[in-house]
Amino acid sequence: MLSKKTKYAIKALVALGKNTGNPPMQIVRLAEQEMIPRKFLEQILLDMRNAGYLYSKKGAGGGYSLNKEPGDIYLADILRITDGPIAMVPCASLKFYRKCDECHDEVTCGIRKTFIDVRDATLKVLAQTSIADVIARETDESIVQ
Amino acid sequence: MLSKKTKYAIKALVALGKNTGNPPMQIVRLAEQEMIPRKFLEQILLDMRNAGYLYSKKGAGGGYSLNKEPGDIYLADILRITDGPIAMVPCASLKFYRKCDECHDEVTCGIRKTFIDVRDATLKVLAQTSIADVIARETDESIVQ
DNA sequence: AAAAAGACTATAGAAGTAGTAGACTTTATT
DNA sequence: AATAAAGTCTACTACTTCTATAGTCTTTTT
Repeated sequence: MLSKKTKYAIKALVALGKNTGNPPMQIVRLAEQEMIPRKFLEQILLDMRNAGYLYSKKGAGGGYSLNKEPGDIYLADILRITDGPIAMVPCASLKFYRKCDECHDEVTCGIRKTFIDVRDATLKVLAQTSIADVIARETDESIVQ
Repeated sequence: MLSKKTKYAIKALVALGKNTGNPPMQIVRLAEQEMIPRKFLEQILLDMRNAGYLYSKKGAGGGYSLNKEPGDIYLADILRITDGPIAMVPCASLKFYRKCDECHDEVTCGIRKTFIDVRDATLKVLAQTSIADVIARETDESIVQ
């Protein structure tokens, strides 16, 4: 299951994507609009910012805006920041590889091979779906990526 | 991430699948062979048994064996018993559907639509991969499902 | 009757998730 | 220069879930 953190992150990015062209959005407004606990959202936005996805401005009239095109922000990358690995077993992870505790021989492990397939199938969607796509799908029923 | 419970369950089913034709396997032996904590394994096997996947026999000479063909036990079903939903968001789950707390309008939710795609991609693998497939892949590098 | 197994329930400890608090820094406005 | 409006950063707490363990009971074989 996705953590709330990740879901909140996606919702925030979507909201900021829709806000493109307007003045930056304050955390408080974002939190209210998306029904996300304010202080929790703060942390999430910070993470996104430090990862280069958001631009922030302090002081009066400040707030958050996207630092990239919505079409260049992919869900797979967001998930990795907030939830870590996308694979269901550490030994099948591309970016967070770790040996499984109980694994005898990774090379011949049938479980691993299967979950590499799962990872690939998952990534085929997540690494190709951008915030722009998510926004598009909100209104348009017909969009197929 | 898969829970250890699920990983242990798959490993146990694989081991029992390989044991087909031989006398039933005792929990203790299984636990030692697969490096799974004994009492934890007990619970897992019980779950699998109650779900109809295993046959158990008490008393001397008893133990566990598969109650179905290894080719008829699919990973998706095992995961659902041990970890619950396969989808990454409750509102995208086939078998464990639940409304998302923060969701305004599920019908037009772009996040939901995307994660339904992810679910379908994941299931395409997990609902077609059986314990027999996992066993086959352990030894044979060339098997492509 | 004894021993060998599984069945079942309860509980404890560890880890991860969600959320909160508060003090600090930067920037704009007056 | 002072004030207010924002974001920054770190620490902490509460809660939940996961992992594992313990113990008692039941069934079956010898």
